[in-house]
Amino acid sequence: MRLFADQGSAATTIRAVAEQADVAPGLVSHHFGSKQGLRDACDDYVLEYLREIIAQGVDEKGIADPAYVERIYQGAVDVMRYVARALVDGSAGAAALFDNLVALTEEYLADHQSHGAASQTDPRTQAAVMVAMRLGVWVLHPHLLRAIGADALTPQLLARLSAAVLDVMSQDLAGADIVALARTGLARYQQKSDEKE
Amino acid sequence: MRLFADQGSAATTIRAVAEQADVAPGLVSHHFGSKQGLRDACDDYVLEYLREIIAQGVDEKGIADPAYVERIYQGAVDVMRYVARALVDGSAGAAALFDNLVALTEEYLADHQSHGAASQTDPRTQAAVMVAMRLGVWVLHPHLLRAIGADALTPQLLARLSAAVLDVMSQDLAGADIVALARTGLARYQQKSDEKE
DNA sequence: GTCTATATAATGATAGAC
DNA sequence: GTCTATCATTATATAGAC
Repeated sequence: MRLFADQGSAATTIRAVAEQADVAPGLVSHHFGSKQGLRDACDDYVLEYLREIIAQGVDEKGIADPAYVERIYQGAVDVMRYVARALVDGSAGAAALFDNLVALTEEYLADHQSHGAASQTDPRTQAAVMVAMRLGVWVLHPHLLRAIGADALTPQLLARLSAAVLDVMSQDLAGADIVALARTGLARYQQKSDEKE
Repeated sequence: MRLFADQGSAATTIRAVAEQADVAPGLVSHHFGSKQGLRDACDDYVLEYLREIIAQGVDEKGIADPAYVERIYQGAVDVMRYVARALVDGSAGAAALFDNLVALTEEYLADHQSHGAASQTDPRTQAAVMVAMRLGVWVLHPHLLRAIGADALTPQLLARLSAAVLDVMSQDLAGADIVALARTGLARYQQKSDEKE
């Protein structure tokens, strides 16, 4: 999982995996059948792990419990890094997880659309963008760490990043002039685009 | 660029590139010296292209101009898909671009920190997370498209996604109970974490 | 289960003709 | 510049011994 997460599927050789595990390369192929079989095994492990985590999270009790948070932040790092890379490399399991998160988010938004300004974007798109933005932090975490001068994804740092993500998603930039300008440009473009049809 | 963006660097063969370009495989190696040389050439092209776009954007005039928006949304798709994948695969140019965007964002936040609730996160981290979240949408765009049932990144769809991103970044979720719960859990964990030291 | 050894295929890069 | 042909390397996967 760590090798797949770091280098991607194509760049990770069975030899490297065998070396990490201190076994002969042939054994890896024999045990998992093929390289794809190894990927599938990783996918299965990760998806089952996250299924539990998410199930514990959506009942909305565990999320405010520091023990739950600590367990996630200490145990889920390798898992999330694998998922992030699997999403990029393309895996059926990771794609299913993405869709699942979008569905959960859309459901949540539908139940709680009272707060904030009403968006003009349809709920599904909004949910999908939110999921992509949150997972994007995981996918790009090497750059994130470099940019802030950190060298490892410690639980403490992870907590700080999570807080920053919440900040971005709840910070009211509506009054920021550059956001207003961007909105204006978008609206004009879309209007112009509609007129052409 | 399209092959690198779709399959990543490791999975893209010189033979495939040659086939796309309707030339012999040997010519590609000969012309670019090596596969890495080809990547570098793509990086150079893309970075120069984006340097212009960004320069036009930061003077904050073009961003509200529909012509500028249209030019970006029609011409920058291939470029952004390449950059997104290069960030994941690891390229010096893409990393430099990321850092550059973080610096620009941090600068902007410093000049406009009046609006919204004051964040407890330091400006650099906040800027880095914002950049990662925005670029994350590009990196994960295949999943985004699938989740909303679209099959191509048309300029119109791109505009809709951009609007959704702005929505997420300016929507006030502070009152949402799950965000409040998450904040509580984070704060408790961080407090507990500090006590241990 | 685990190893060594090997078959087979594909890749990056090069050489030489045109 | 461009091609064909090929080399050397490296990968996955398999076979057979222990």
